[in-house]
Amino acid sequence: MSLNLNALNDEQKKAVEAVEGPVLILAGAGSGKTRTLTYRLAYLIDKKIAKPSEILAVTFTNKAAREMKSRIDELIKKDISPLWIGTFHSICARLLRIEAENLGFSRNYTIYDVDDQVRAIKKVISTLSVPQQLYSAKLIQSRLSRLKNQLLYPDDIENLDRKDGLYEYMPDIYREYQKYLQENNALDFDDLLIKPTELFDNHPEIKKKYASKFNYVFVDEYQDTNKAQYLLIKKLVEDHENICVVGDEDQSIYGWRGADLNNILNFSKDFPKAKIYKLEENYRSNKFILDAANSVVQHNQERIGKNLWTNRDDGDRIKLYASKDDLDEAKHIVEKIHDEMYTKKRSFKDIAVLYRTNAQSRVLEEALHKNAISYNIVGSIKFYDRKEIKDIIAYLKIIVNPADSISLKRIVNFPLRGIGDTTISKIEKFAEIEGIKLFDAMGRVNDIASISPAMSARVVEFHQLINKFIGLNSKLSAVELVSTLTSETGIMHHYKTEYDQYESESRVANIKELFNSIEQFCEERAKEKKDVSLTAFLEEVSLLTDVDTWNSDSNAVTLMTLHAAKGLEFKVVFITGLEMNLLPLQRNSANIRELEEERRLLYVGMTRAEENLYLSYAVTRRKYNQSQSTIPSLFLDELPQELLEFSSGTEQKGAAKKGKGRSRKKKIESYFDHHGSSQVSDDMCFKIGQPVYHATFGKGQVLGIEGSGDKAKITVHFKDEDIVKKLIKQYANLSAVEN
DNA sequence: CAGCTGTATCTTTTT
DNA sequence: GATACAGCTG
Repeated sequence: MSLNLNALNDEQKKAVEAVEGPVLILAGAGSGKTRTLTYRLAYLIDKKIAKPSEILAVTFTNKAAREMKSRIDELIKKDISPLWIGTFHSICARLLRIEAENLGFSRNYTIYDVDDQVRAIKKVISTLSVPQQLYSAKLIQSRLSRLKNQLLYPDDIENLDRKDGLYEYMPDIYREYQKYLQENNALDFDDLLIKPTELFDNHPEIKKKYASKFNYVFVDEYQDTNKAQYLLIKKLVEDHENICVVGDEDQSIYGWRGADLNNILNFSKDFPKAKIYKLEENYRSNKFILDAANSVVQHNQERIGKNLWTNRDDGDRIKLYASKDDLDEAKHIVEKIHDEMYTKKRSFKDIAVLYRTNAQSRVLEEALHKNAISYNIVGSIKFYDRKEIKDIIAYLKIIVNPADSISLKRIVNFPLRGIGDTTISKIEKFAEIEGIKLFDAMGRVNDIASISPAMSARVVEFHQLINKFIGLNSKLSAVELVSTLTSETGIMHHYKTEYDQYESESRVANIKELFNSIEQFCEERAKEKKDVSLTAFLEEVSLLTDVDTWNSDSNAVTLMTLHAAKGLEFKVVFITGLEMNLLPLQRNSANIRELEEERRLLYVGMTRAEENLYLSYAVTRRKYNQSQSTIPSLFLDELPQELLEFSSGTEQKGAAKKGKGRSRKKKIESYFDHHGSSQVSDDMCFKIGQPVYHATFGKGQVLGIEGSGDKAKITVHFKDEDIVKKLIKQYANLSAVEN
C-alpha cells in the first residue's frame, strides 16, 4: 500500500510533492506545518526518492523529533532508524562525535552547559588581567556566547570598533577559554554549532562526505536559525540544493540568541530557484482568537505578510481580566480553570498558563497548589539542574572524560573527603608546570612537596576510586555503574543522612528517578540498535530542551514561558502579565526590533489556543519583593475591542478599566524612552567610558550602566582612590565631564 | 579544612 | 526570598 496524501489540503500536497530543489514553506500558526513536513519525509522514503540514511531533518526540540519519527513510522512502516533527525545541537553533537579527532578532540568529549562555562571562564580570567569585580564571569559568558552565535572569532573582535571596556579583554578571554576547553576535551553549546562549519572549512573531504550523504535536508522553525546554523546548512546543500525549510516569520522569538530573521526573509535570494508554498489555512483556533492574534501581529513592519484564515466557528470572545495584583491574577485563573472544567468539561491537560518570565510562575504555582489543581511546570527548576543530579552527572562526566577538570573540581570534595581549595590549587599548579591533566596530577600527588603525606593519601584514594569506576564502565551496564557509584562514593549515604526527612526523601527520590531515566534510555536505544554508552546518555542529557522533559500525557495544567510554548497547542490558554515592561519586556537598548519580537511572542502565545483564550494583567505587581504599579501592555490596544470581554478585579476607574490607562503612542514612547542610556537630550546621560566627577570621590570613569532613568545603577571607577562604586543616578550627584 | 553567617544579586527568554 | 559567594572562626 502506498502513502495516501488525501489527508492534506491542496497547498500542503504541493509542498509535499515538490521534492527536488530548494523549497520554502511559509506555514502560519496552526496550518498543519508538522503534518506537511512529516508527510514530505514519508513521501521521499515511500517513493524511494531517498533512503532514510540520505535525509537530514532538523527540528526545534527532541520531543518534536521523536514525535515526527513515530508518525513517519506509522505512515510507511519502514525502518527509518538511519534517518538523522533531531535538534541542531544534537545533530551537530553526533557529527562531532564521529569527527572529533579531526578537530583535536577525542570522541568522548564533554558538553559544557552554562554553569560549566561560567566555571571555565572564572578559571581563565583568574590568569588574565581582567578586572573581575567589574565583569562577572556570568556577564562574560553571555557576551562570549553572543559572539559565537554570530560566528565571530577572537581576531574579528579585535577589529571591532567597540569602546565598551570588556571588549578590550574579550579576544584574550576568548582565546584562552577555547584553549582551556580543548585541554578539558570539552565543547560548549555554541561550539557544537560552530565546530562543524570549522571542520568543513578545514577538511573539504569531510564536508564532501556529509554533503553527499545528505541528499535531502529539512529544517523546521527556520525563522529561528542563527548565523552558525545557517552557514552549516548552506554548506551541506550548496551542491544539490535539495533543501526544504519550514518557518513563519511571525513566530521568530529567538533574536536575542542570535536568530536572524533574514535567513527566512532572504531564502529566495539565497536560492533563486526556490519554490515557495504558503500554508494559510489555520485548523487550530476559533475565528475570534485567530482574528485577534492577526490584528496584533499586523502591527509589525518586519514581515513577509500572510493571510491566515480559518473555516472554524467564531467561538467565544477573548476574555481580558484586569487584576488588582499578581495574587489576584492567579486567583482569577484558578476560578476560570474551575469554570472551564465544570461548564465545558475540560480536563487539566487541556489547559496551559503562559508567562513571559519564569519568575512569574511562583505565584501561579502556589495558587494552583492551594486549590488542588495538579500542574506540570516546564523549565524553571529543571530535573537535570538539581544539585544531587548534577553531582552524579559530574562523576559520570569524569569517568567518560578524565580530562574534564571542571567536573572533577565539582566533585573532588563532594561528599566531603577533606580535600579543600588550597590542596586543589597546589595540584592545579603542579599540573600546569608538568603540562599534564589535573586528574593525572592527582595520581602523582606524592611528588608535590607542599602537600602533606596525610593529605596526599586522601587525594590518592580519590584518584584510585575514580580509576576504579573508569575500569568498571566497560564491565557494568550504565545503571549498575551509577548505582555502584552512588553507594561507594557515599553520595547516597550523604543524602539519606545529612538532611531533614522531607528533603532527604525528595533528593533520594530524584536519584532513583535518574536511575530510571538511564535505564529507560538504554532500553529505548537498544531497541533501535543504537549506542547505549554512558557518553551517549550524557550527550542526551546535556541537550535536552525544557519541553523534552515535559510529560504531555499526564493530566495536569501546564505552566510554561511563552518561549517554551512554541509549537504546542491547548484547548484553553491563559496569557498572564500583559503589562508594559513585562510583555513587552524592556531591555537597556530598546529598539523597534525587540518590540516586534515581544509582539511576536504574544502572537505565538495567542495562537496556541484552540477554543478559549484568557488574557490578564495586574494593576500592581510584586517585583524584587516590592509592589509596583504597572501600565497595561500596549499590545492590548492593538486588539479589536469587539473581540474582547472585559472584567476587572480592581476598583480603578476610567481609561484604566479598559486596559489602556494612557495612549498607545505614549506607551510606545515610554518603551523606547525609559532608558537613560538611549536618551539623547539629557545632560545627565552617562555613557560607558564617560569621564565623570563626584564631590566626594573625585574624578572617575563610567564602567557600566544597569537599569534606566533616575533609578539607573551606574558603576564608576574613581581614579584618585582607585575604587569602584555602584551609584544610583538619582542620588549620586554625579556630573558628566567633557572629554 | 569545614561550617557558619552576612551580603549581593538576581529575573528575560534557552540549547 | 533564594542562593551563591566571600569572609570569618573553630
